[in-house]
Amino acid sequence: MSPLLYGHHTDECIVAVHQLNDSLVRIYKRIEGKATHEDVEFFPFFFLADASLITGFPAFYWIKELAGQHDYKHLLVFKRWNEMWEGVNFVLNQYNKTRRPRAESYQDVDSLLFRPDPVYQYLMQSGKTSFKGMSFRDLNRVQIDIQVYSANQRLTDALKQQCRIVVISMSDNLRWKQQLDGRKLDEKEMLLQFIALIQAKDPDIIEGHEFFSFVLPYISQRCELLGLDLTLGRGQHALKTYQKRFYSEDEFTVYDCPGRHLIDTSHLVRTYDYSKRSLEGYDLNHLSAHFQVQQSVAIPKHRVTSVWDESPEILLQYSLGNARVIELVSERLSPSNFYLAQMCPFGYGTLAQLGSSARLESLVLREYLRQKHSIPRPQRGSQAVGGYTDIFSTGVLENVLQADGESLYPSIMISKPVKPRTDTLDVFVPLLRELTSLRLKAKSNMKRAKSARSRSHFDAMQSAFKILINSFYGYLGYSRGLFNDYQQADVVTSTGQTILRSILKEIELFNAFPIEVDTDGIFFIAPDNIRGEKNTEAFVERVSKTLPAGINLVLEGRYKKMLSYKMKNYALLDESDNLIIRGSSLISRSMERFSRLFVQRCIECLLTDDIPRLHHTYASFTTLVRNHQWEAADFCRTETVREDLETYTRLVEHGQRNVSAAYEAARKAGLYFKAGERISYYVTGTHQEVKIADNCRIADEWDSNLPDENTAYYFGRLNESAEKFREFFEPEDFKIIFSLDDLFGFSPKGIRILTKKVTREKAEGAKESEENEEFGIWLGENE
DNA sequence: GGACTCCGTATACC
DNA sequence: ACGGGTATACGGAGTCC
Repeated sequence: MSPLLYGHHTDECIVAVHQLNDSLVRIYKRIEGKATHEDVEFFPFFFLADASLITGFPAFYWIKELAGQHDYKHLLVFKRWNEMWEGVNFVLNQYNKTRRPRAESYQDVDSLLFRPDPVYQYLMQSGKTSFKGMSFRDLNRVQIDIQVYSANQRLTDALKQQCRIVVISMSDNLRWKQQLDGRKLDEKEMLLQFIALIQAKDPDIIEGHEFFSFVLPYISQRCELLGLDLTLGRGQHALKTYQKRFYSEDEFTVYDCPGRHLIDTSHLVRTYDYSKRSLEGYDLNHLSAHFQVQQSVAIPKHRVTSVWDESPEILLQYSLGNARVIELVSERLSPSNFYLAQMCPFGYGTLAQLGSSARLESLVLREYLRQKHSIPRPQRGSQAVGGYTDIFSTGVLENVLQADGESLYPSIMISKPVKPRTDTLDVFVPLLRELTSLRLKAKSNMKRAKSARSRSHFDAMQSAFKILINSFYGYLGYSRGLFNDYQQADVVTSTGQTILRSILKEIELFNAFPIEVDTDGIFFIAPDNIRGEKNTEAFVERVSKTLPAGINLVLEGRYKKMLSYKMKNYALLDESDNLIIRGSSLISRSMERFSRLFVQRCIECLLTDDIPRLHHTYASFTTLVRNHQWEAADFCRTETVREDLETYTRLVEHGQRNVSAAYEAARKAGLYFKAGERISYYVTGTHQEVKIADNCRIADEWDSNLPDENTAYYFGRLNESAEKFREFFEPEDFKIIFSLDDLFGFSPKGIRILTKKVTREKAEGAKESEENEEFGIWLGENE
């Protein structure tokens, strides 16, 4: 097991670490199902750039001069956590004696490199990590769902007397379930039993949805109101909260459950959707649909109170169903974090909330600390080059192939190689090599696996490796990365561009026809004589052979039809007739649902060459709009608000912000909102050209008996969507298809879908030879 | 006052 | 607490004639 990747200590079965006092951490292990613990000494530390800032500090500390020439060249180690804080504050004061502007907190002291997380510090210095020798199923995970009685399900109601928790549902990963019923128990008794149940089950992990933003704050505020200690931690330790202020202004509450980990599935889902983009919403009702989890009913938030009044059994059932959804969502999304926790020196719950750069950096820092080497400071600047994107043809094309440079950026970093200039100990590239080879192994184990359980085990493992592998390039250009290096990031991207251009040239040489390229891959039509699975594979392989060592081109997809619209905007019809639509101008979530559906139908017609149906689609959508044959959900827009109501109103009054429709609609409806909430609104009025911020209402206010949406405006929106298809037809044909003038009946006769070559006025000729030269030099290096 | 450009924000691709 | 650059869409403000 690689110490670089997994830490230099081989201790197994650690399920949690927590700070017991100023000098001890308690380590919990779960061996053969039983939880045990031991207490060990740990030594708080931080890095310092300027040793004079600690001169004169009265308490005991060690100072170690680190090897190398990087900025953070002193390691300060303390015996006690409180003395470390005194050290930090001493440094802050010394700093403020001479530096301007004054540093408000340690975070502003650039001479200080410090992470005030005792678990992280202990794992860093010991080389231990969580979960070694365990599998995800060895953990005991409990899920919690609460339902609260209040007028509008707001967190701010948690302190009101007339509000209360009416249901607490719990489940675990071994199908245990338990429910506390607000009809039988008062709230205090419910909370006491809840705490007792957690202590009895003794889970390693507690999971919930909107856990940090709603469930835990609500529970802890009710406990405070009722005078209860919320002792959810191991060893009867209470749940701890503290306020964290980041570089931005807003504060938020961090929860720490001693000896356990807290997982918010809404965060898992957001991270998941960040790359998949397949979710319409993040609440549990959406999740049960998306992850195909059985859920008997779906109760919207604003209905909870009335459901409890009318039929409490239904709410009880719903809440238990929620706990089950949380369990299954976590089972799907958590395992990759589990395997990351075997590598990265963070508590599992902390890790789940971190970005990929912090994860990668923790591995590097652990090794620099182990070798007692100085640490560089982030470089200021920005990247100059990105990926190469281009489009060569628009229209509907047949027999399209997609070929990608396999893990292009990581492959470039390995084979060139590319590493931060500050990586004196040469950690990055070996780490990347190791991860790549382990990922290959995990993938081949996955293919050979006999059971579904074993397959998903290896799948989660390879995806943990993939997460780290894919963060190497982004890290180079990350402004806060200690080892960032913008020049090297540019080397990766410009090399990627060169490779992509060379792929383009090669396939053209073979008489293939390129459609579009983007960053690491290409859509193209194979030459006439290359048809069928075998031949196309061989063709891609032949092109791949022309690329530098370590760079592979692989066939990613084979499609019956492709609609090429604009760069990064296209649709594909695969061999099983699945339709895939990509690009913000074709499927954006900011489009109204009817526009999205209209565009989708039109694309279907275009890909199946069904012009009569295309015309019919336009006509029938026109009828829907004209006759109000729809629901608010079909034509409203949903936006995420960035500020709460007060902040918005203040900024607008001071002219620091423009008015915006979503805010105005909510304000007029008397609806309070917080930053980050999503608001759905629609456009009112009678003219197409209305100022939207003055003519909008909240979607919930729409009444099908008195429809007041702006028909002219929405008809205009339909026509705007139709405009996207103008370039696929001759002007007169477009006019016939997208109109209602059917006096003589609609006839598709003579109408043809146009395919156009995209012409650009770029003058690229001069650059070409230069790039080839660079390419040649690199080839030379590899031989 | 209408047509135009510019710019910030939102969303998406890789 | 936070990988990145490239691309399209859109509303609002400012600018020009």
